[in-house]
Amino acid sequence: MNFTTSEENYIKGIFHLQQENGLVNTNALAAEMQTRPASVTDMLKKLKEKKLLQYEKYKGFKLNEAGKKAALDVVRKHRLWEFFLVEKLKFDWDKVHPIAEELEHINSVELIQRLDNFLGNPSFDPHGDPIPDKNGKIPVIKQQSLSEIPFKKNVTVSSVSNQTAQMLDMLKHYKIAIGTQLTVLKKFEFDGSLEIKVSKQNACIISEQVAKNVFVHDIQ
Amino acid sequence: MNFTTSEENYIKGIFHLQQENGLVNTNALAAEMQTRPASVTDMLKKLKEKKLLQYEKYKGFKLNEAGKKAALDVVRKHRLWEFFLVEKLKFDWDKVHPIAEELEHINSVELIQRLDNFLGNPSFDPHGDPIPDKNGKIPVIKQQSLSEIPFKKNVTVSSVSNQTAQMLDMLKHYKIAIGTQLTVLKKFEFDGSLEIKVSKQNACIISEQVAKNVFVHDIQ
DNA sequence: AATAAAATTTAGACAAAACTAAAATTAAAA
DNA sequence: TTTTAATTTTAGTTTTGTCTAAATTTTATT
Repeated sequence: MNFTTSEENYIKGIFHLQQENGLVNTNALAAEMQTRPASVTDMLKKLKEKKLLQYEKYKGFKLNEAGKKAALDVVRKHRLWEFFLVEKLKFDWDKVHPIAEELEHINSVELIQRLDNFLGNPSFDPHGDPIPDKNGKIPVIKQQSLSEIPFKKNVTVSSVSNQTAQMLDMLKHYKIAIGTQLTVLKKFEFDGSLEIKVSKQNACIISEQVAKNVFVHDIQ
Repeated sequence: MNFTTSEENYIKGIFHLQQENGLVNTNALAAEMQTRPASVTDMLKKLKEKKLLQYEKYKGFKLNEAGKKAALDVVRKHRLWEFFLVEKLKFDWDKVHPIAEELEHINSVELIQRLDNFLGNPSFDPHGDPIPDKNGKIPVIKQQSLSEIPFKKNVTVSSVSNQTAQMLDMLKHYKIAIGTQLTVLKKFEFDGSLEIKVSKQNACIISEQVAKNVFVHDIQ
């Protein structure tokens, strides 16, 4: 199955949001895509038509298996190109996103297979994100609870073991999500709470109980 | 100035035709672009609007200086990507055109500059066609048909004027490609066929018709 | 020179992907 | 439980690039 550039971008956007929240809603996707809710609704109809989406009017939506595979294909292309731009063309890693955003829409299975081999079949892109293989399998990484991380080490949030609404609400308040970069600054021995820096910006204090449920991996 | 994919394709099409005939006409461009004359007229208006074209209704048209520069930019991107696909990703040289056709529309000056450096600033693509530099300057090279080369002189294949599948199949069989080194050993007066040495290895005999279509230059 | 043929352009329509404004539905507050 | 607010969808429009069919202009032929 082949998709238009716009379809691929929406698929990627939905995939991104549903990884954090499960069900996705129209306004959130409109914000993610920097477009209007009405445009999102238009595209949702097309994606449902192509059987990539679980979607009922007014109810929220998410990608089905075919949709997820399509998303992983785009993610794979994006991350391989980012790797190429940084490792081969010597771009700074924070400059490559917009160019990879264009390259990812070139559809040639052979091109991507050969690029993958040329790059040495990398497992992670320059941002530390895993590169799915051609079957959509994502390499697993060594992850540790935030409560076990040494001070000053930069890590990335990879998952949250307690996904209750209460926990997600709390993390939302701290502006912590999958992919957020954290650094542990200090541990308060009184109650085991941690002072952490979020996204290289604001520092805050989280309880030991929260820290135990947040899993992170090396930033590489 | 930035152009849409469709505009770039038309610019390239006009450039190609005007190199052979000077003035271009609507039907010829429609055939070149595999589209309808009415669509060509629509695009001509846009390109004239953008001041890339000398065009008067019913009179024929051609690119002005700005248009030629735009065309050379696209040609440069196309040929650099073809070089990349063959030299780095090890594609067969007769398979890369459709992929380069997509890559050429990614517009990032820095990307192309870095790609050029990464590839070692090549002057000719894998088909032997010259790669314009970033100012649109095309490297010139004295080339002669293989049928005019004196005996025992070492030469390098620089281009093939007949690029049909049949010709490429034949050259593949003889192991002749762009960059291959050849020496003419003997001419058979009976039918004009030539005995040549390929890559300082095997000798073989090619017909006069093949020899006339293979262009070579001095071995630098 | 008049007419037929070919080439070219215009007029109007369509599909994709976006938008605005208004209507419909769901969720929250009084 | 109404009423209000927020969210989502529909209806209708716009832009880009394409198309068909008809009209116009140029070229070729009697």
